[in-house]
Amino acid sequence: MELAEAKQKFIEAWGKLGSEWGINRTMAQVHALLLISPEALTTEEIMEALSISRGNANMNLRDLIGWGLVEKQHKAGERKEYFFADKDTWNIARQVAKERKKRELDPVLRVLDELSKVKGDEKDIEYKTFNKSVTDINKLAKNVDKTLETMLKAEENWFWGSIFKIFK
Amino acid sequence: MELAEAKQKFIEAWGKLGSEWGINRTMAQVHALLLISPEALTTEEIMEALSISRGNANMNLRDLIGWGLVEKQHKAGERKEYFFADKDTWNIARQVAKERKKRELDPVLRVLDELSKVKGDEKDIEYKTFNKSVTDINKLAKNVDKTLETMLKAEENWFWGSIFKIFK
DNA sequence: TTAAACTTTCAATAAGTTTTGAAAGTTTAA
DNA sequence: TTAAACTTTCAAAACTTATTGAAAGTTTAA
Repeated sequence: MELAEAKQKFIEAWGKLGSEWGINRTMAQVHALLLISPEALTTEEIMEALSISRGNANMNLRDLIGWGLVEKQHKAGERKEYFFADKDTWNIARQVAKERKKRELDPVLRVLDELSKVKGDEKDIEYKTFNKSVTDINKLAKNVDKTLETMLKAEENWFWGSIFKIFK
Repeated sequence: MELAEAKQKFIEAWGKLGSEWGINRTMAQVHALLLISPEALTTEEIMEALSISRGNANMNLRDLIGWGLVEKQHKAGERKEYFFADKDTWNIARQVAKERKKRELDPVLRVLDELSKVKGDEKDIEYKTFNKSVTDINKLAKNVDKTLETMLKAEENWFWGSIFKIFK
């Protein structure tokens, strides 16, 4: 396979995976493009490479910066802004985990805690079923939360090393 | 808070979380409704509880069965079909992990394996950057894959027990 | 200042996804 | 058989999300 074709496939695969996980396809594609690009790119170059409009490119770059996955760079003597992606896979994974935890898991944990506290008649099967499901899910969500917390603090080697020690 | 209100909140929160993670909001809501329902429900009752059409209810129930999260039940002497959700949180988590692995991770792993094999000039910085990003991501994805495999086989207590032994 | 170079915004539009509901299909019991 | 009870399908409509591109905003250098 040609390098050019391979790059295209990578960008497509990353975009598809993103959209399956609730991340804007174009944002994932811009990220993919920057991941395989040795140099920082301009908005112009990104528009060209992905055939997208200026507004779209700008908005998704902003979002990627918001996710902590991409940084602006300035080159001496140049007006243009350049964009560069952190290429460290472990940093990327942690950054994504951190943002999604903050945006999605934390709010849901707050609701589950609140719902766990709802009191009712222990004889009422409707109440009992509700309460059991909610508290069970709350426990699982808290476990996930703790694991993510640990992951956010961890060094890559330590983290996977520990996981694999368990898993033989 | 009233039980009725709490149920409503749970259904909404579950639906919102689902849609943020690329799962049809209504499907997640139907699942939530069944999770807190002590008895199996008919299509009719689900339509009523969530104010959705017959077609929509039917389609999402089909999908939930496809995800292995819901089962059809037949009651003696009744024509109607009843639907019932597995309430075991660990089973739910494993089932979702299993399906998403199959539908999303496995295909992406195949692409990454293929792209990892692309040969090129080691002096070409374009090639080197592409290759490093792809092989790094491939390694991470394989770690995730192995961890999921283990999780799919594991007993709940064993799994979380082991995880927390590490994470103190 | 000014104006060129560049970035951001946002209303309009396009694209994608979900939902509806009526028609077609299936099953059951008499 | 038949017809009532129920389930499934699917084209059209509604809704949601993403994209465009031109106008407005900002920065820089002369």
